[in-house]
Amino acid sequence: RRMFPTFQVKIFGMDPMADYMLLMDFVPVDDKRYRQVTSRYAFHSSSWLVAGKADPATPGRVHYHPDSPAKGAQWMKQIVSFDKLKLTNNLLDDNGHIILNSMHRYQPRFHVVYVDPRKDSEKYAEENFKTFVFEETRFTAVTAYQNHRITQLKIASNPFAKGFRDCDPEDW
Amino acid sequence: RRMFPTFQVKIFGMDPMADYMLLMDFVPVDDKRYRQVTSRYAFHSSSWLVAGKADPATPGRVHYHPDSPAKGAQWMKQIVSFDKLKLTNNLLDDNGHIILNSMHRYQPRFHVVYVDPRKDSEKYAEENFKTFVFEETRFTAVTAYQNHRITQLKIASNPFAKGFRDCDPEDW
DNA sequence: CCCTTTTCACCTAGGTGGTAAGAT
DNA sequence: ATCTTACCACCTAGGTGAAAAGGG
Repeated sequence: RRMFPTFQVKIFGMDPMADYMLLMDFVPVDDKRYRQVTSRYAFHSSSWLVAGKADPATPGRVHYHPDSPAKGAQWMKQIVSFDKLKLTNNLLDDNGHIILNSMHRYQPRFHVVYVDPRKDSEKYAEENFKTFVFEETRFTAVTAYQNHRITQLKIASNPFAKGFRDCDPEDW
Repeated sequence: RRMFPTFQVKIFGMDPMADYMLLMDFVPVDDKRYRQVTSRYAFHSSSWLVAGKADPATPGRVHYHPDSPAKGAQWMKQIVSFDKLKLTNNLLDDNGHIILNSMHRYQPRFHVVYVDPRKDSEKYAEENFKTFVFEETRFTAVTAYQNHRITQLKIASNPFAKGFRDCDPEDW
């Protein structure tokens, strides 16, 4: 399914006339698997326990922003939203979705690749990309929401979940 | 609304590595306005009468195939379908749709533009495009279908009209 | 009378969390 | 007990012709 909340960036400092590819990938934060703390009274509490060593990682896939390649001017003119990016726990996925292990922690990474027009551009591959990491975007992958406030946030903010709203999101 | 049937082309002979823009426009076939022949018994017959001189033509708009620009290899690898192209009779349209006069005859035209990488490419504009006209694609623009067989063809072949089918299109 | 516009039920296509059943 | 899967009603978004209403 789509990642929620959506990863969005505002970009500055590109060459407006040059082509760039924008992409994301996900790297494990640690080598652990997590589980929920259970309380007799709360459906799901807000804390996580380490539940052992991480499952084997899959070869990391990459998600290209579907507008890639595009000119710097195009990328900078508005916020770039990775709302088409989809996550799955299916190791055999053949839709090109990002494969993650459920109950593991991940760090999203954002990469900008300059499309070098030179014939021998492969030689300059190392200097033609830049990676950005925002630690505040770390998350635990799950198959079902473990936190009612995330569920409510999504119901309030995602138009596809309107069916579950019980008040106007403006009042929320 | 979308043009039906959709204009589709199979392309050969491009430079696989070069960029091309693909586009369509529509030119009047003649300077006439048409009307339906009415019979007491047939809802709409299959012939047209000249009903006078054409209405003033609008400045002709152009529809770029939304995948433009793309490499020759991409365009040649499968049939190119202009299924997003929309027609309107609204002279004030601001959705960029193709504006046509209803009850007038049109000739669709297909244009291939080579994206010249040279700095002074404007100088070569005349030699960098080629126009293709298929006379069998001429049609009369209408606001409502005038021919039951066209209606039935569309109901049978367009998935959005499934609600009007009364038998399996395989049996048709 | 003939054509155009508006509205509508009915589709396609696909993104939601809930829920019940399944798995470990 | 905890997590996963499959299915579902309910949405968004938008493409159909039919039919009723409108216009000259």
